[in-house]
Amino acid sequence: MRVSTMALICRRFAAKKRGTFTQSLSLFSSSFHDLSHNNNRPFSPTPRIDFSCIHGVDDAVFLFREMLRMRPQPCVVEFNKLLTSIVKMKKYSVTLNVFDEMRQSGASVDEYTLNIVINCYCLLNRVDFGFAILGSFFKRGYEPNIITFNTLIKGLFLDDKVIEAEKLFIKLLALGLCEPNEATILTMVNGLCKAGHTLTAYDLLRLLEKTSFKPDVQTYNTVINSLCKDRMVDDALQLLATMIDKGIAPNIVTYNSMLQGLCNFGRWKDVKDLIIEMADHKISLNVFTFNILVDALCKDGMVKEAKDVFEIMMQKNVPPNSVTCNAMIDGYSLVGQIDKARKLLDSMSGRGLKPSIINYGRLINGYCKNEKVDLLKD
DNA sequence: GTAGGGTTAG
Repeated sequence: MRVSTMALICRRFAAKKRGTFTQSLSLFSSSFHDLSHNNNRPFSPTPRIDFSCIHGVDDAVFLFREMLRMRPQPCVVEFNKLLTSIVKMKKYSVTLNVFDEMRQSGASVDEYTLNIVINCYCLLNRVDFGFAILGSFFKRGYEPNIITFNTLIKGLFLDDKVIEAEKLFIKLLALGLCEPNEATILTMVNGLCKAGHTLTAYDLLRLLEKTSFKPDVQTYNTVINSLCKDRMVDDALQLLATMIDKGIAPNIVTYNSMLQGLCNFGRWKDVKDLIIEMADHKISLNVFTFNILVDALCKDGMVKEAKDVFEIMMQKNVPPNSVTCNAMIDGYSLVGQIDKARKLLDSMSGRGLKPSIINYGRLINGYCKNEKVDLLKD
């Protein structure tokens, strides 16, 4: 029902898209005009800030206070860079505090700043405050852009407000507030998948394929992965064929998701075919691919075959990692070859791998399963 | 490089 609403609007919107594009071009040219105008202002140097000294959040806050004291004050771009550096450290509350201080001290704020702030609220699961900031866009005479809306859509999904996210997306399309881009589509599709609405995401993707919006490889990957996780492996295979048909090249992530799905159902013939297809597309297997194979073989009790894959990894110069070792340890334990599991764990240091608590845990688990707990005393 | 999107293995 919801998707059919989207269908209607997508078609209508796709038909109008050319006009919108021209409009946005004219918007661009006006901002170029503004830029050149700014360049003609009397020369007044604003300090350039060196952000390379920031190694932690305290450095960032210290630098911020310095920036507030500077005369003339650094321009808003520098403040935005500073805020971004705090966001990158995932210190969203600190970013908001700094923003608050900026406002109180009258430092200048622009659309970029407001988008950064909305993003922080969204990441703190306070999309409601994000919408409040949207209000201050208008108050300050700024226009929210597609980044603003993408951020808010993501925020709604993070806050489990799936219906609201869909409504906002539909509003974007219907009212032509902003032209959705690939990020919008991925945000929608990813949000729907994460919320457990894989089929809605799938329908939306198939719908967008028919319009002038072109979902990218990441969007296909998200849906293929989600279909596999939801046991709809054949639909995922079909979608893989579709994307190739549409000229979107699958990448290693696409194939790894697909292989995981097939392995979960022991579809070894399909696994083999897919690996051949990967070779045809000149996509080499990476450590994820091999780990999926090793793990699946071990879980199916085919430890000998798993060990063969383990050897192939070394030949192919894709060294096994800690995850590979865990899979093998579990595999050996499953078939009662706990000594081989122990030997593998002992060999890890020689392979440049530091056995972790997880590796030991797996081995201990193996000993328990094999009722050899007394051997742990060694 | 001033702001937004993602994915795969234990």
